[in-house]
Amino acid sequence: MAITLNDVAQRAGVSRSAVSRTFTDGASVSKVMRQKVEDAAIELGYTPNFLARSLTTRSTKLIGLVSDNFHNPIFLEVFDQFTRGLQDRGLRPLLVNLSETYQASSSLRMLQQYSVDGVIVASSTLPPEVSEAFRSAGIPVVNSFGRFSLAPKVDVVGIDDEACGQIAAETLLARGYKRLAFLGGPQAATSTQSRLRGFLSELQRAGGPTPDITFAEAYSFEAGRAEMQRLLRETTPAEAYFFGDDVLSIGALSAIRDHGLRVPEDIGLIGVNDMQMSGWQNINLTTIAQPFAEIIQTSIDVIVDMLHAPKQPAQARRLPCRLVERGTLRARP
Amino acid sequence: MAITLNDVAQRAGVSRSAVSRTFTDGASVSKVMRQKVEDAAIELGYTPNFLARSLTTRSTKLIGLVSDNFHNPIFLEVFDQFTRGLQDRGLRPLLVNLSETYQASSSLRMLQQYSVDGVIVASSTLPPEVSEAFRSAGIPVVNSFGRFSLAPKVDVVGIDDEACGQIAAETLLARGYKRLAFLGGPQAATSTQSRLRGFLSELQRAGGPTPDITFAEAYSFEAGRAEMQRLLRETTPAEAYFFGDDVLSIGALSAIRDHGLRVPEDIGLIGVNDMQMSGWQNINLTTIAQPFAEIIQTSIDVIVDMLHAPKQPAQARRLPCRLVERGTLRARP
DNA sequence: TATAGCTTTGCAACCGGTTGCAAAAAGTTA
DNA sequence: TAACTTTTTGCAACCGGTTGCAAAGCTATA
Repeated sequence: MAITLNDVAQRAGVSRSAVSRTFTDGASVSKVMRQKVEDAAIELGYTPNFLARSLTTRSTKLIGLVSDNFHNPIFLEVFDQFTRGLQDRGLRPLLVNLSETYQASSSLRMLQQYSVDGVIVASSTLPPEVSEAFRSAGIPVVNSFGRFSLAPKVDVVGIDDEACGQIAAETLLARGYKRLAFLGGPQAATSTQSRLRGFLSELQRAGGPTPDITFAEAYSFEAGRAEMQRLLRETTPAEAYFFGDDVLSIGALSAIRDHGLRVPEDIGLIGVNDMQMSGWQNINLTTIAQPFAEIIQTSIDVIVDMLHAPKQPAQARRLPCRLVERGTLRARP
Repeated sequence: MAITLNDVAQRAGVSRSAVSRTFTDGASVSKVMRQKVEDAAIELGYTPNFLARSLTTRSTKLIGLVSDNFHNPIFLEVFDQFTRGLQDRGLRPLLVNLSETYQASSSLRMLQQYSVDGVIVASSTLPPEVSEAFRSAGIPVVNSFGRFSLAPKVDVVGIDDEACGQIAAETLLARGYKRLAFLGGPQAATSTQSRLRGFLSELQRAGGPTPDITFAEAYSFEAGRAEMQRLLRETTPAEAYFFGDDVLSIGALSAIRDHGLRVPEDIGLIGVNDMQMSGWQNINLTTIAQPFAEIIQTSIDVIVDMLHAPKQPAQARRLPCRLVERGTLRARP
């Protein structure tokens, strides 16, 4: 039913190779030949079949985009930028949604069956083993938003989570806050752990206070809200909170306001991410921005490089975060 | 480098066909043969190449998931459910992000080159021509969240936008509101138009007031906020507003609060969608819920049916919306 | 034991492309 | 115009699978 190379060759009265060559960059075809073939192709509405082609070229231009984070609104922006970035380079994202019912191991087999050229694991919560499995299978892989490590087994592009924690500590200390607290994401999440570590070490270095530490059940509005409600009910709240993430902050913010307290007058908040919503005027969250665009762009660059020159030693890249000052911390004294 | 069927055949000392058959459902293989092949396959770590297979079976299990809506947070939930639903049925979503730089026509060519089995166009804003182009090209297509039409050229699964407008009108009238207004999404969006039409016709039918009508520049927080700010500045606000969508409502809500007015005491709001955020306790938006899960499930069912029995006449399915009562409208008198 | 009927297997062609190689064509140079 | 290069072209094999067909193997029946 679909038009094939054979049809075009016949119509143009030339060999199959000739047709193939006119659609292959850098192949040798004369002007007249090219013209004949292109005329026939247009006439018949031919476009080459990428999958058949991939059989011999061993390149599908398919990139597995693997994530388990379909609930944090920030990831819509992430998917937006990944898909555009890949499209711009002629690559196609094959989207994989990991969950309890769809495990990483099945996704590996599946992506092998589709001969993807590479895989991007975009998640700050998946363990490094997920990415490593792809590498072991010989598939170029980059772990976006992954945790930094000095001797990584796979390429990682992410932020310096510890530095985030440091920035938060510095910022809160500079604002003169005395009683501090950390409210993290799931305790098991490596991103939360590293941010906490940086936060603690900077507080210690600067001779600051020892903060209270609690964890929400998930990186979600509800979890942030629930945990803050519990804190307001059961404890004397701290003067200022550093959150593992913006959605947590926003959930906590709503709990604080419902409780009749004012931000930043009664409680100060600082998050991490700078998702779009954080800039909405009714939220106006002071936060530490992740350089999403750069992380994504770099991840794509890394994977593209691997397609051409595979098996460089793995490297972990840390991109700098920066403070975005809005309205949920009081001014410097 | 990768293990092929040939390798397995050789290792097991059988023909290539035998190997192929053990991995093809319903093919004729004896117990001993299957055992031999499976042993060899496991030993070598063989998994069949889907793309090579697709060449003869003419089925790639690839489904193009085309959207242009990577900014409305509701679509993260939509992508989540689509990807899971497709995965559950052994189908693979090839994600396409339409934008000014990546046009629908390129996506058609691209998806043809990848021999997708079908396409889901998930968007309430794309014109029907986008979906129709796929159908003309002979690719099974379903338009999710598309506009209802009595004689559709392609299958559509969506809500009854006019009924949404009616529900909004009924609800506002039942609450005793007198001065009403509609604040829609982009004027060109068909969803906005239909919702407005239903709103107006029900108001007229019930002898209600004639509402003010304005449009935001986009379905976004900022656009909703900006338009509401303009209204508050330049006009006497209505008693209650029906919005084209929840993000608009939330943007408007923040403008209203900033302006020192209370919701629902001074102004009532009702949206459409029931995105997760609408349920957040600091927003608590009364809205008309779209049955997302059903729309997505139905869309997948429709496309799967088309894979088996193509070219049924196109059909437009309208799934019912329902009112979700929260805190942005005053109680019934 | 011969025969019929069913199941299993391998051969070879095919899916829609690419590509190394050698022959043919075109272009250069003397 | 002949001899030599360089470019263009087609042939045929190949990528990794599937499948129609006929031969081979097996079981059941007479």
